[in-house]
Amino acid sequence: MNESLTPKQVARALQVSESSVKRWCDKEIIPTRYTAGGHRRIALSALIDFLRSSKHELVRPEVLGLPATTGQTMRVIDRAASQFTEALLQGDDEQCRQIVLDLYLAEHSISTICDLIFAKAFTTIGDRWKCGDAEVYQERRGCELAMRVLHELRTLIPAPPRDAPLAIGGAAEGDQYSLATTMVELVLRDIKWNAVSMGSNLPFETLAAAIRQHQPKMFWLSVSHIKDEAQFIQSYSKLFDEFGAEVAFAVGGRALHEQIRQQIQYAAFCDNIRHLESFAQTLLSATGKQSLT
Amino acid sequence: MNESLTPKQVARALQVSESSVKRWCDKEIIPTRYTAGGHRRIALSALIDFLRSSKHELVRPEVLGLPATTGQTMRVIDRAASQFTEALLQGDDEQCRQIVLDLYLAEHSISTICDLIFAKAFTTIGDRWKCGDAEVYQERRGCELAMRVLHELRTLIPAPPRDAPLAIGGAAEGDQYSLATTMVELVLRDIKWNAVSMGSNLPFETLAAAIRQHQPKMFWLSVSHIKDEAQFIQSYSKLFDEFGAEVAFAVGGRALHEQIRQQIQYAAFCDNIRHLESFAQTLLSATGKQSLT
DNA sequence: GCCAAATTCGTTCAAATCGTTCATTTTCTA
DNA sequence: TAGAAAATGAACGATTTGAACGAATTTGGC
Repeated sequence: MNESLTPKQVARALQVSESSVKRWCDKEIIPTRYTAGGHRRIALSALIDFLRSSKHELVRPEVLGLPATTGQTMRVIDRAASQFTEALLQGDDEQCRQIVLDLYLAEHSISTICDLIFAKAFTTIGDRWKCGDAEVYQERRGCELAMRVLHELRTLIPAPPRDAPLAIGGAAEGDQYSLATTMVELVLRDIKWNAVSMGSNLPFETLAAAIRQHQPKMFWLSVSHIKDEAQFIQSYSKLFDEFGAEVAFAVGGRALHEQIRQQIQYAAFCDNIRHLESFAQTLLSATGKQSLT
Repeated sequence: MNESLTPKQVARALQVSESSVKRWCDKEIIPTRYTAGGHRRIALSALIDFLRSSKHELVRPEVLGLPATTGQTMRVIDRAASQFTEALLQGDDEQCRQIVLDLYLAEHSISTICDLIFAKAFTTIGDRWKCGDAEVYQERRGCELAMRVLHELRTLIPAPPRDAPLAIGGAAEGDQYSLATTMVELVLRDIKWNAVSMGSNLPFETLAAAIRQHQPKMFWLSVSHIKDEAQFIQSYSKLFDEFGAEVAFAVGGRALHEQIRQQIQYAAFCDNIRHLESFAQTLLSATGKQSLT
């Protein structure tokens, strides 16, 4: 429950003096709100932004309700990935939180974390399962855990601005894998889209209804599993025919292999989260320029 | 519809104390009108003006639509429930979050919130969908949203003590509904179990492996949907035969109708989260005493 | 219209924060 | 390395904040 922090709390968390925090606020290094009486209030997301762009470290994150760090910032992403995978397999949520937060504070982008930590971990776990080295419940429990960490990350990024363009999306009918679409939502919000994931197992008719009712600038579809390919192609094409002209369709997912891709249309196919981020960023710049004319 | 606001509502919207708001009204920083009895009423437009003139940002504008909820009456819960349902349908995550956190801070138990707010909301949404008054995407998006709020609640309760008894559980194969098992985990942790949900769609073989590897004191199974009843009964019975003697089996879910219940064994069947909480509490006391002997 | 419950009032008071100044430490530069 | 410049942390009285309390007012149900 730490939406806004006082300079004293921040000072304790960073182990610096209160005077310094106040000075940073006054220099506008840390975006600050004020009460009517003139007391400073610092949003947690603003503090995180500041930390990511300064040399200061969050020495005592527990003051802010954040996971305790090891102190050493995690900069080597490969080692982090394997540690994260192990933590996921063991169901060690503290460790998972810590690794991800450390990486985030070490200025790794969220999209990088999604691709090289989360996605990699689940690929590895899948491989282990094929070899009989991992149980199904470990993978499922890992999904739950990953979801929690993603949600926590979500609270650390600022809310989208009022005029942010809307993006909606999800995983289609028969696809129960909601991790991917949650990651997409997170990454898009990180680059100032007003992204809303509608979850998984979404029938195409309801996707159409959602697009019709909310008129987004962008629509994403995560496809991890397809039950009936012919059916999928037909339903998807119908959706694209109706909205593809006005809404930017971004699709991705391991089930969308080349054969299928050749039979459907889209504005962008994304192999990973970073690709999607690039596409969304481009779109953002384009519509931004457009709105200036 | 919200022409005039009470100081309490404004206080929560601005994340300051009620005292401060009252003081600002008295200092004429916020234009205020008074009822015949001398209670302050703040016009929404006056509040907006105040926010614009001062550097004070409206932290939680959505609160302005909320009823003041510090009481414990059923009335409050009912109103909160319907507001929560509406917010879920509209995908308004700030409002959902706020309603639940308010209730929690007003010392309503988490199990009550689960039953009377979350479960009720999804029942209502299901009914509306049957009448054609709600889209599937609204329900799915609501699930995502509810999950986020549950995860946030989870961060507010303390971590289980080192010596807390272990409970594991989840939703069985073919059951994709992970909200229920997440609620169970949350409530059990709230009463000091070391509860770990393994998510949904868990094959019985992997449930067996999980129990074997972790040796919990309790095991829960959430059953919202059964694909093949005969198959379910057989697999479940096998699981119970193997572990039922050492591990307390708690089962629940709308798919476990009476016919099925009569064909399976368990330590407890729970109609709702509060039942499960009672059962777990009883078990906790019993094992606590046992360990003293 | 009346009653009981819930909410708000007005007040007080301790704790926290403000802005400022100044000595000390760190960093930069010649 | 010496000295200037910048950043830090501690201290101060003045102001603001938040929590508490009994009393008064409002609210919702009958």
